[in-house]
Amino acid sequence: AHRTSSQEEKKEDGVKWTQLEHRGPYFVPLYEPLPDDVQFYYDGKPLKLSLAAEEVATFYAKMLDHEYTTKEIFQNNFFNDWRKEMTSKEQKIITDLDKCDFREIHKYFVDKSEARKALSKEEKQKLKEEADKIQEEYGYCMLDGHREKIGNFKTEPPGLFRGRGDHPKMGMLKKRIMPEDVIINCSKDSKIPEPPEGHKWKEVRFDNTVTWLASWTENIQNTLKYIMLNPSSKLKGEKDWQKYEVARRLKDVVHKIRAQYRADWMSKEMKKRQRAVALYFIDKLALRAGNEKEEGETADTVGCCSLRVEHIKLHPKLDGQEHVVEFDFLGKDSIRYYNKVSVEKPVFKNLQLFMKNKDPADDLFDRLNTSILNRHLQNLMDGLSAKVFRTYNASITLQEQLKALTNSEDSVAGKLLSYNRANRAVAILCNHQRSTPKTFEKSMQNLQTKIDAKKQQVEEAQQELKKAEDEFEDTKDAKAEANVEKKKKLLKRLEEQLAKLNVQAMDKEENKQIALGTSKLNYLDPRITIAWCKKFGVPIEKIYNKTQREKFAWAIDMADEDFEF
DNA sequence: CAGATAACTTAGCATAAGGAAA
DNA sequence: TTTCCTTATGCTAAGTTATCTG
Repeated sequence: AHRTSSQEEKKEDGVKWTQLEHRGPYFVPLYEPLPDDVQFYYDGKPLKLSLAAEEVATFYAKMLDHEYTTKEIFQNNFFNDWRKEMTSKEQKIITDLDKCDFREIHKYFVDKSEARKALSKEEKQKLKEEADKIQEEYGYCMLDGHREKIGNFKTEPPGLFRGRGDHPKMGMLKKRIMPEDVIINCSKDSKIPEPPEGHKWKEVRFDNTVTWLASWTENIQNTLKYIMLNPSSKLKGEKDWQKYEVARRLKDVVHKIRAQYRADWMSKEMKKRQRAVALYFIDKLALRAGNEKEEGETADTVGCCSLRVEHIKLHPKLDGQEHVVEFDFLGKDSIRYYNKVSVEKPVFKNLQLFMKNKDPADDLFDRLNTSILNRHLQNLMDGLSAKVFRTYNASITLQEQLKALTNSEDSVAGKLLSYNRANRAVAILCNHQRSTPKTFEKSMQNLQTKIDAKKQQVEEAQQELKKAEDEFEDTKDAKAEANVEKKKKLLKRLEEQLAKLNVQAMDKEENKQIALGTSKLNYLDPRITIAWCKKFGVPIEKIYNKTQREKFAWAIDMADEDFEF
């Protein structure tokens, strides 16, 4: 039972808190100059750099063994920004990146990180305590009478920007955040955080209609960054709950909406047809909305509304299927979406129409954008937007798959495999991929070795059982009979262990390039999982680790085994 | 209504931590 | 105890959406 203090009674619309107190961001340590014996070389000769130029040089030096330092865009962006940090004398000398030798600096940092790993237990313990102290001091805030964990309480350190995929800004200098860049948000009557000695905040404001504690503008894309609460906080938890409640409301009207967009496929208005086909993709394939992006500012990625003609191919017939659309484009984080889908005939016909007389680089839905689409969705249901379809389809798929795959007779290990498979179906739907882990082959091999060894043991146990049975046949004495029972038990245990290992191997293989975490954390209503755990006697800890249990505390409190999404 | 912006969620990867094996 | 491997956590980029502005 929760006590409700006066501070957290229902707030006015848009008001997120009544009291907020915190220490402000923790600023990452200032740059420490290199020791004198670690040198930078230009054109083969040692060159002592100014402090600012040296700091930026170390950013590059640290990345030397990454592939992206070999890319021309990265090098050019870096060199441009680096030169801005140089003294005019340095600018005159250092004109060619190819003549720069950072290897000694690189080695210095490699050695340093080795040395850190090799620290004694006591020294590591001491470092841990220092980190814990910072966490304790800066990592929490008071919000409406509750002590809440902050998500990211440290400023981001300076360095070289690494975008994902083919990013035009890769290698640019990401500048150090100073207190003078930071806006503090807290309550008026709280203890206002002190800026570091000798510094001032950019601004202190008291805005209770937003949830962030501090913000600054980042210099690469000129966008805002925020310090916000951890997912375990009440504020975030309630928002998460709301999100799933909106998705559940979609469940009630989705049939109507589907009927509507099917009808709109035949509309006289091109705009409506495009909207209806896009919505079909969003619903059926769980595509993202797809905002327009400024060219040259980001990697070239698309979502549904921003698809271009070049991203799809139409096949009237393919592999025995009709009306096949072949999708091939880069989505969020430059993750490739590749899929061949048989679509309903009117969709196919419409796509042919949308593509007529267009160049490959033209927009497929030239009369549509996310704001038109979302305005339409908002009219269909309060709170509905494109992303709700992803949440809805992900959660409903989990529920259906769990129903279809779980066998109550199975062992816990078997049930977990079913759960992972249901989770995997969702991850595939949402196209949540990962690169094959570097250690994948090796760890698969290790597992195979274990399986082989277990098989051997099973065989031996079978032979021993046979022997024991033969002996009992001969002697018919009680001792021999007991021995048979013993061997049977042993064999059974070993067979179970073998089965478990096989299940593990299967799960691992199927999961090679699929990331389950994102859907688990962001798309699957946790109450579905909790209900399933309760129904089939699977401990919740087998599915959710500590952090996840904290994030989903609201659901663990709430859901019983009868919960239906 | 287009375009910009603020606020917030979602995303994969790198690294740290922790637990098992040697 | 040390080493090895897996899992958890931290990090911050990259999306979505509502709202504001002219």
